[in-house]
Amino acid sequence: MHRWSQLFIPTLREAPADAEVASHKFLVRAGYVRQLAAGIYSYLFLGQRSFNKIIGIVREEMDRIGQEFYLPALHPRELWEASGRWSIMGENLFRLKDRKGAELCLAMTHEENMTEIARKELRSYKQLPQIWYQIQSKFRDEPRPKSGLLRVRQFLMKDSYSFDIDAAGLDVSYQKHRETYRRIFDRCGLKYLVIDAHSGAMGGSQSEEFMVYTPAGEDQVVSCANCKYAANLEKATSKLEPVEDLTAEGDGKPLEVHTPGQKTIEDVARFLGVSPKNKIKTLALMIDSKDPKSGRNTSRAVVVLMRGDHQLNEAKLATALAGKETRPMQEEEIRHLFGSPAGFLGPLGIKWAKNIADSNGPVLLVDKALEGRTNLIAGANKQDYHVKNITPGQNFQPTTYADLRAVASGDPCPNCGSPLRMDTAVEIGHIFKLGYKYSDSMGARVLDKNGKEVTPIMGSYGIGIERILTAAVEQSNDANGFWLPRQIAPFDIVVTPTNVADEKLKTTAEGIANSLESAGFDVLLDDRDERPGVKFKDADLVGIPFRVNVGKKVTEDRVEVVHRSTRQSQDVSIAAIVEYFQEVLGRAHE
RNA sequence: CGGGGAGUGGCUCAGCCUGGUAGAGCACCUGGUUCGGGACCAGGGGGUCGGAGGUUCAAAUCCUCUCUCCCCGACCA
Repeated sequence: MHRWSQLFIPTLREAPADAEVASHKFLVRAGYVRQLAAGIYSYLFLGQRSFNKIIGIVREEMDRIGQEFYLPALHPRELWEASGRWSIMGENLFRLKDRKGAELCLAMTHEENMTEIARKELRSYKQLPQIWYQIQSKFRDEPRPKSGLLRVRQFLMKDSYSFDIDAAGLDVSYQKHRETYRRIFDRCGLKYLVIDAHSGAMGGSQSEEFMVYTPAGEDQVVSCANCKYAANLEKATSKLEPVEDLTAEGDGKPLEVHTPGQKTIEDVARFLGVSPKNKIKTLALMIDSKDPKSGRNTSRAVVVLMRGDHQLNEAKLATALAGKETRPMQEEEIRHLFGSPAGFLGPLGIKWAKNIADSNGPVLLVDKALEGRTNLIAGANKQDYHVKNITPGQNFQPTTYADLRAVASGDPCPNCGSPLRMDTAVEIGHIFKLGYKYSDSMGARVLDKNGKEVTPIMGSYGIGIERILTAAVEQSNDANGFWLPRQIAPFDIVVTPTNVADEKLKTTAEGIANSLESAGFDVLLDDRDERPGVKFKDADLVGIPFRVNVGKKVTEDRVEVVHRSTRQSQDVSIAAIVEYFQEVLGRAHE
């Protein structure tokens, strides 16, 4: 039996000064974790016990669809060169050298490692499909670790990888994961939602994230209360209300108008008596890159056109630019390209690249909301002048149209038109169809039925173990501490004799703890020689869902059961205590 | 990396402006009284004031450099 007096559960009366979010404060105060350095944490007894329960659930569910591996965290450079990620990952990848000077890295995910195994070992379609998973530490040199365990540099991830002969097979593997993830998060007692996501730096097509609403989160989730639509802001769209175009003025050709000192969209719209919806917003950006051969830095201009009242979403922009990062143009660069100061920029008179791959000329990305619009107003590339009668595709040729617009809260849902809402959330899992990115670049091939060599198609799926605990704490806490769902709590029940100096209370509490334990519950006996107030406060703090107070009422053969989540208590006869918990814990999660 | 803040016993913080004995509460140890919501009394232990250099008779305090941590922005489980 676990006796509190013998355990190391260093609870703190006050939260560390540098803890900001609830889960961070409470996990430290409750003695679950201690910080070692920025984004690096030690897990103590209670924390590890909770993680073990979470891992147990993950493993049990994953074993139903896949096979558990355990791969190294230390990888040779060559492995990452093979996929091209040695250079792509930049500073996020921890790198080191061994005694011989050979370069290594600490793995941030295991696509390369898994694909390497597949490449060497898989020969035939008969061996497919395969789903391989592991639960293991990942290392990422985050530019900014934060929020306790929410964003760290070393963390546990359940990562799995599927190999299929074709896209239909990948669909099956993907759906299996989707269902497994639902079971895992359900069993962990989390309230979560599944949303359409942006694939990020991993590449690939379809992708969904499992999110838990919390103000501590870092993601913006757009959702519709009416229908089931939910998406990451980076991916979300909304229905566009029809906009009335202006009628052509004069002969219908581009017409310069004098707009002295009118620089912002609002100023110009007001000055000309039109809506910002009829204006083109011109954003001037640059992509900086290093030429791998010469080592020289080169820059390429990217100009983005948005409807005047719309905002650019940078993740969508990055997708349109195949992941390349942009920065705002500097004053001289703007003058160089447009021949005009900022405030009067527009698309006319510049020879734009014909397509993204075309390196002749700057790129002109035009948001889809401008496609098909007519007689818009843009800057004239001339101080104090704007131009009317501009129609995209007619007066200028975009390099390409793309969805670049950020959805705003209140925009109409793309499915049903109801107002969309936006919430912050934390990502606890992510599943995506990788496609051929790794299998192709690393040369994994199998023979199909016809004896023809084909490239297996992959999927990749992750769960952040720590984030399950963190999300649970964020979801369920009050001024005194937090409570976990029984399935992931370090203990099911804490038995608290109010005074261990009283023999009767002490032995009764031990008896109760013993019988609960024999009945299969995970029990912690608070046998410390502390005043009741101290024990109650600690019990409320550490996340255990139920408490049995063994106090004065033992003379009436009764004890008090306290439900941490509701703070409600009720008297239960000592003889019936096991039955009571069998009944309560047999039901749904508390 | 840009911007903001903070480093003083285990924890939370005061002291710094205006240099001169390192302090409080909590925690810890001993003894006693107490015992249903973080008790009380008495005694006690514990600090290179993040580090280095400088100014000064004298530096936690002033100056320079540096390290670390937290928060706000671009990435992700």
